[in-house]
This record gives sequence, structure tokens and C-alpha cells, in this order.
Amino acid sequence: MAPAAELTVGQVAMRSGVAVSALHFYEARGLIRSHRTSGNQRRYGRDVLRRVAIIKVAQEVGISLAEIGAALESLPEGRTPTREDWNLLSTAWRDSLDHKISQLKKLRDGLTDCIGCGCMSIDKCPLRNKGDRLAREGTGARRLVAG
Amino acid sequence: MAPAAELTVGQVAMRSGVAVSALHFYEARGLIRSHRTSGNQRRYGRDVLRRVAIIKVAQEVGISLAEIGAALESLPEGRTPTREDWNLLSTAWRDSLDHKISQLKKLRDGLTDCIGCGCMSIDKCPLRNKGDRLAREGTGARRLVAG
DNA sequence: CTACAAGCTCAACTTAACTTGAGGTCAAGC
DNA sequence: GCTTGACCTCAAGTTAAGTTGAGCTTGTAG
Repeated sequence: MAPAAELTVGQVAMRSGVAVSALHFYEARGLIRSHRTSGNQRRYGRDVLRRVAIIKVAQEVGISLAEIGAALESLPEGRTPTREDWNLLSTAWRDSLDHKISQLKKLRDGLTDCIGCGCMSIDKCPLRNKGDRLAREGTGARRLVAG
Repeated sequence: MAPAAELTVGQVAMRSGVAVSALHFYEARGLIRSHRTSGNQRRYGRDVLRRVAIIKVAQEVGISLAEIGAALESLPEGRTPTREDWNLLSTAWRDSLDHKISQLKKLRDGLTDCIGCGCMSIDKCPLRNKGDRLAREGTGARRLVAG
């Protein structure tokens, strides 16, 4: 009845969908932790599944392992993270996530806003209609990318 | 009055905020194009600024140059892209963008949904409460990641 | 008690996305 | 008309994120 207390690296790999070598790699980078059996084999607590899930999702949206690692550092050392702990992590990321969401929406919604190089709006683009004004304003005329 | 018809690689770099070497690189990968002066120097049409803007934004949300390149292929060869052309590109990406947006929202909103490894919901997670049922269902118990 | 799948470490290889450097050309200002 | 900063090409180096392989150990099923 009681769920197995610990998972082997192979079990975590199977359940999480990432390769054993990747789990070793994450551990070397401090993103996940394990303890060892007397025979030097890794054993994982089940919160590792959630950590790996976050790593995967975060990576998919372009967050680097370094950033993910920094965020995961905020989780408690000794005990299994609570819902509150996970919420804190989300909060820490909120700004950057909101920014990415808005970038994605721009891409999805027809690239009609002014982004990147200067201006994305075709019809009323200052670059096209006003003799290239933005080119002279500071270091590169980035608008929404900077803001 | 009339805006300069063409941009040098240095001007594009300054206006778009990417390095000259990166522009060369994008050109080698077919993401942007230029023609050459009699002295073999690159000259860009102004639509290159928009292309580079898209490359930057797309990269920021984890889209690879290969994917971006494939999408940019849908833009017209000879003429400057119209608003319609850009909208088509957005449409082609819509599914993948929507998926990324939903992943981002999950991260932002407290990681409370069932994602990745099996289940993200702490209190009612089948992994925690039901003797690990999901572990036996197929190849890895991925839920929202797969769906 | 033994075979063999699963683990372990460590070093080397891979791919993506660029950057850096060497060695040489172009063009705009004085 | 020359000098100096912008360009050119091509090769090699860099960082992130893993994968692959060799050689050796563990642990479980028959």
C-alpha cells in the first residue's frame, strides 16, 4: 500500500521521460539531489519528479538550466516542498514569465506591435513614414524589447 | 526626405541590437538575405529589421533558429512582405505558440496543474495518494506534457 | 551462487548558436 | 591621396546541454 519511499535513477528516468544521463547531469549542476545506498547507487525522494517536471517545462519556454537552478535553490533543503514553496518559486519567476508570455502573444497575434529593431507596425511605422527618426534616438531604437 | 533605400551590415547591427557576426551567421543559415555592392559589401532592404526582430523574439521564447528559418521561408522571395504575409507566419506558429503560452502560465500560476512527470498537484496527486497508479500506465505517465 | 541488467565514474564527442582572430579590401574625411 | 574605421572570408574557439563509450561494481532472479 505505502508507495515506495525511494526511486532509483532508472525509475525516475522512466517516470519523468528524461534520460539517465540527463539526471546525472542535473545532479552535477545541483538542480536535483539524491543520496546514496551503501553500494553507491543513487536514490531519489519523490519530489524529484516534480523538480524534473519543472525543469522540462521551463526549458521548453527558453529558460536556461542556470536560471532554473537558481530558482530551485529557493526550495527547502531538508524537507519535501509544500504547495507554498512551489508558489514562492512561481512568484520569483513572475516578471520574466509575464514578459515571455507577452512576447509569445505578439508572435501569435500577427506581429502587429512595435517590437525588436524598432517597429513592427507596418502601416504606421516611424521607420517607414518619418524619415527614420528612431534611427537617431539613442543606441538602437529598441522599443518593446527594452520596455 | 526619402529614407535611405539600403542599410549596411553595421547599420542593421546597430538598429536591431544584434552583432554583425550574428547577422553574417543568420545570412549563412538563410534567415536573412542581402545583395552585394560592386565592392562585395552587403546591403539590406529595410524588411531585414523586421525579420531580425522576429528572430530575436522567437529565440527568447525558445524557438530554434531552424524553426524560425522554416517559418521565415514562407515569406515572399522578391517583394517586401505585406501585413498579410506576416499574419500567415503567425498562423503557422499558432499551435506551438499556444502550447508554450499555456506552459508559461502553468509555471507562473503556481505549478498547480498536473504536468510533466505525472502530476503537479500536491494534495490530490495520484502518485502520492493512490499507491503510484500512474507508474504502471504505459511509458512514463506524462500527462499535460503529452496532451 | 552466478549471470546479467542496471548503476557508477570519467573523459570525450555532439549540436546549436555564436564570437574571435587573422589577414586582406573598401570608402569617406582631411 | 592617404589614412582609418567599416567590411570581407574563413577557420577556430566557446558555452550550454546533453550523449556516448569504456571499464568497473551492484543487486536481483533463477
